[in-house]
Amino acid sequence: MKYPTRVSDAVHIMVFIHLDPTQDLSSTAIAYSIKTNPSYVRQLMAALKKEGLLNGTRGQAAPSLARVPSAITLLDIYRAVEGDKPLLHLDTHTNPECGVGVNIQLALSDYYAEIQKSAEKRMAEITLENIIETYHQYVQKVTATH
Amino acid sequence: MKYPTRVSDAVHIMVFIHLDPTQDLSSTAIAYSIKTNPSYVRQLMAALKKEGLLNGTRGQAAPSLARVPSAITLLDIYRAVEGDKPLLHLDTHTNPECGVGVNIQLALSDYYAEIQKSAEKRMAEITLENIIETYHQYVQKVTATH
DNA sequence: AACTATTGCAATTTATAAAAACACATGATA
DNA sequence: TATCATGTGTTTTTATAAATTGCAATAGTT
Repeated sequence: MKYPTRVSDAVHIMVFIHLDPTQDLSSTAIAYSIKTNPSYVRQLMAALKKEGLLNGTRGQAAPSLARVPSAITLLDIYRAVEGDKPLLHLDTHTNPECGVGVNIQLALSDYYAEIQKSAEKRMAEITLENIIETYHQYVQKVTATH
Repeated sequence: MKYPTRVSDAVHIMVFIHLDPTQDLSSTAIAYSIKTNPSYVRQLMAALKKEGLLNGTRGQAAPSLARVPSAITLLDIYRAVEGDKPLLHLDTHTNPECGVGVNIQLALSDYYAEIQKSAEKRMAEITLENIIETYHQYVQKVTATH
């Protein structure tokens, strides 16, 4: 399995759209920036639209954020593109004849849920605005050295 | 299933070894409980030994925890088998010609680091002892209904 | 010493989820 | 009408994890 980068790519899309609404915002143009294909971009955008994070209409390349960046968290985006897929995975294929194994995984699930909650709590505190701010800082750093 | 389950399986191994040191603790026996193969079990055990979490000698099937369960955290095990692999992955394949994309991922990395830290902090609070306790609770629940 | 069972590694193969690629009906715009 | 875009499937490719195989090295046993 490849490492999943949907959240990263979804953030990429959101920031890209917000940065300069005057430029070409077609899925093809966005795909060029991510270096992926337009279809994948549209799939992610569809997920973001479904969760009410993004606006867009068929036929015209003019997507826009459905809320201000300060009202969109990383958790919103995570949920939109990953659903309830967890960060850590239980081994659900242990030997059912071995009750020991089943109960170990059952016990583990309690703790994985806590870790997930901890990560999601932090995600909920990070907004698109924060990321855009940090983005601008990095851009400045680069231009400063030129 | 091809989601990574190394952490889950490593915990499984550690708990299994601790539960009953008198039983057969060969990699084959442990593999049977996880329903996997002995080689995979030995690979995980090698990682755990390398990090000083597990004892064992070549030739004899008698592994043992290197520390008491209360002194082994989920983070220790995560580090042993996953190294510094993060829970969330940046898209490192964005178009380098598009400075926008590079900087977005750079900005994101700061926040991913925070999320990782938050998750790891929680992992560091969970010990093998906790998991074993919870395991026993689940075992009791099952036997109570019989 | 010979035999058996096991670990420790390395190499290879297989399975599977993610991303890439493709196809096309539908809607917008000029 | 012609062109370009989206929305939404489906199919194909690719990357990683796990499974499998093989065997030298080590320990215990007879």
